[in-house]
Amino acid sequence: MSGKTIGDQELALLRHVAEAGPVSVAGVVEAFGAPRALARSTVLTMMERLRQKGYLEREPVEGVYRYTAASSPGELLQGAVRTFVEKTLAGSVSPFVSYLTERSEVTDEELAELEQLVDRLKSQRREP
Amino acid sequence: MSGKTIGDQELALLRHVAEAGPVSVAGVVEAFGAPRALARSTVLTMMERLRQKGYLEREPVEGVYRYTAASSPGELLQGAVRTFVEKTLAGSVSPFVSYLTERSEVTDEELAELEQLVDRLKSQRREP
DNA sequence: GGGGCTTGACGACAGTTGTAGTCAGGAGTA
DNA sequence: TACTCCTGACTACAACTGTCGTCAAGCCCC
Repeated sequence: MSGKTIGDQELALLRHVAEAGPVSVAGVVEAFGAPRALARSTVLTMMERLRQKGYLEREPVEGVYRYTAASSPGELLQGAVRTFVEKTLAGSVSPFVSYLTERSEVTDEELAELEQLVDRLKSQRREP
Repeated sequence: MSGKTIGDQELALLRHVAEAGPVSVAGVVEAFGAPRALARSTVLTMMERLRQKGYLEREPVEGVYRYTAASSPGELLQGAVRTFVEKTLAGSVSPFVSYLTERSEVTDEELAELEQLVDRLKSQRREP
């Protein structure tokens, strides 16, 4: 579904919409634009671009458009990670692991996830 | 040392130089540009931009410049990962873990690294 | 000495992103 | 009716990236 590239700010906005559910431009301006000191037109432009790229969908509700993300927040982030790993890290995950090793602050949840991940991978290894 | 942004292709080139050690432009054109069908001037421009951003250094050797990366390949990638995690993932590592979970192909080395990482984190937890 | 390469420096151009101003139309409201 | 406010479409512009073409200076070989 959408091979188009996406910028950082755009992704942030997209994520906001994905999490905030169906919203109007005014809502996004207030919740996303205002804290970042973005002009209304800036938000509007970004949303329009995201829509043209297929990441956002909209539907008129009582004269005003209501926007929704085409994919779920999880899919979005995972897509971003995939692109990053493939394009920037050339498919290798090691740099990421090194990063984690350096960065000593990992939340308990994250550690649990990691542990679970390792377990799963190890068992997959044994019984293919 | 260098807060300047860097593009994907630029990073790829930088990585090449970091790994290939001191090289001349001609060498980079041959080893990096040719496989990608990049014109000599393209490579030259990118290297010059990288140099201006402080990622590359050069030194004249017998009339021709010899380029070296300012940081090691490892540092480079780690920096890229850090930027990505902070800017795109807003500091959360979970999406990365989810990605790894989905992607079933992880090399033995990577799995070992991960396992080691988990062990280390867990022991850090116990004895702060 | 002239022709032919190599090397670096410049200038250029299109596409993407981030940011914003402005304008026209519809909905209210005084 | 005239004024005001909200909404959405357009246009604009500067940075940054990715790609090149071209030009001047040097070097080598015939």
